Amino acid sequence: MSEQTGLRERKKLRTYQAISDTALALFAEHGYDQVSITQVAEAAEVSRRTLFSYFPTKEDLVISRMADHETEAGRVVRNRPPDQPPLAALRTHYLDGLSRRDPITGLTDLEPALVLYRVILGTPSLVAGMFKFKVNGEEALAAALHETAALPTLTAKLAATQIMAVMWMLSLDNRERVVAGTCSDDLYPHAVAAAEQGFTQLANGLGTLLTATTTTT
Amino acid sequence: MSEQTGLRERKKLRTYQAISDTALALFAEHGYDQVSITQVAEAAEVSRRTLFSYFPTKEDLVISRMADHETEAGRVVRNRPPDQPPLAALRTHYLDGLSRRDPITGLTDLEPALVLYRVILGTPSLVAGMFKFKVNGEEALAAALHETAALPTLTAKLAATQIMAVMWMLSLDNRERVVAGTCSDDLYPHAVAAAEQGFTQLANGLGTLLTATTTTT
DNA sequence: GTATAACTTGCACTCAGTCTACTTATGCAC
DNA sequence: GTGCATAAGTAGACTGAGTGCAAGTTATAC
Repeated sequence: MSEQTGLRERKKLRTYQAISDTALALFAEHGYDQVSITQVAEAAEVSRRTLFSYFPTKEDLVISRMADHETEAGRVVRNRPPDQPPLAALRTHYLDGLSRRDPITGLTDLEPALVLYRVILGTPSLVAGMFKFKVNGEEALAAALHETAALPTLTAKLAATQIMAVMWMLSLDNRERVVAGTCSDDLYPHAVAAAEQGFTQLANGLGTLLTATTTTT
Repeated sequence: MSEQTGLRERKKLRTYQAISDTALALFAEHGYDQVSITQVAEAAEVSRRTLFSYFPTKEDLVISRMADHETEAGRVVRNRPPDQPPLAALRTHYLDGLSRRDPITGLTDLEPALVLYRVILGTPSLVAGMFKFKVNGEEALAAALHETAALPTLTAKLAATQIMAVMWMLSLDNRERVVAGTCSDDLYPHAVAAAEQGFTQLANGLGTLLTATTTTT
């Protein structure tokens, strides 16, 4: 895609990577709150000011790595085969992600991803910062549902927020278990079962689980 | 409860209120980001240092006002009549809140609440800060479901996150409409309909809405 | 009425993030 | 290759949030 890039572009990319990697390594070693921006800049051999031109905030040094996937759910719904309901597409995609050990599902053994999870989960402000992605994901999904499944705006928003809540919780649960030391193959069966349960709850509702009587009226 | 409080207690409470009110007034007038802690402290006639002993962060000057209700959903579930399913209790409680114009539902005409909503909704970082309450609410609800409805931990967490997501969205929607200028009586029918829909989706699932076939397999 | 504990204050400090003016490196035209 | 426009990087001062500390002040207990 971006193949005939000049020296300038390549250098920029390398600087970006160097800063990001240096920061993550320092945070992993000493803790996010114990490392200052100045220290990261020094270790990465750029000026403080340059660092800020690549990463607008300290938080971004870490969570920018997760930003790519924020609208994934929306894309999955938009690109689904015409005969497939949105929720089925999301379910299939998620289960597929688990079997591929896609880091976005939290189920992975890749060391860099684990380091990243450890840093984030060990730092409350970073966990909070991640919610921005959840919200963006909700909006993208709501728009996709609204436009491709002919749902009224409010219905789409309610559905999207429910779906994202479940997927988020599933991934968070995986991340926590993986960070706690379980290897992905051992966790896989549980992760699949949890995902099946989550999507079934989404499709069939909580009524049956919660001693139902559907609603009271 | 705290009736025979001494002069010291009363003074403290008054100082707390004075700071909080002053801050909100300034934020409402000039914008949250345009007002510094120092200005708030001066206007409230306390030292900067004292302000921080009442409110650990600038954010808390605003969102501490919403903190009371964060575990409300958990309490509702715990205190429900023994024959009532949790979701029905939450639904009833929420609809009741709407009819009482409880500010927590977003449906209110009380000027102080409207000012608060305006400041929060007009300041991205405060909106983000509110998510902490949502998360706390989820945890409290999950615990309540786990303990009083005999749900396994993961099931309870999944259910709780869905339920909170819907209630949060309903209240947010009300807040936005009310801030946009609709008076609560005009909005009430819509808010009730939206709530009914949300709780029905929770109880019966998204399957039917999303061109179902429940799940694939 | 004094001792004590709780509350308040001023000051100096660290760190995140921004602004301005300046230097250096790259891309490109010739 | 030379030169120039422009993008990237640097230095250093500045603001504002939040903290630590040592001293001052005030309610309360005795």
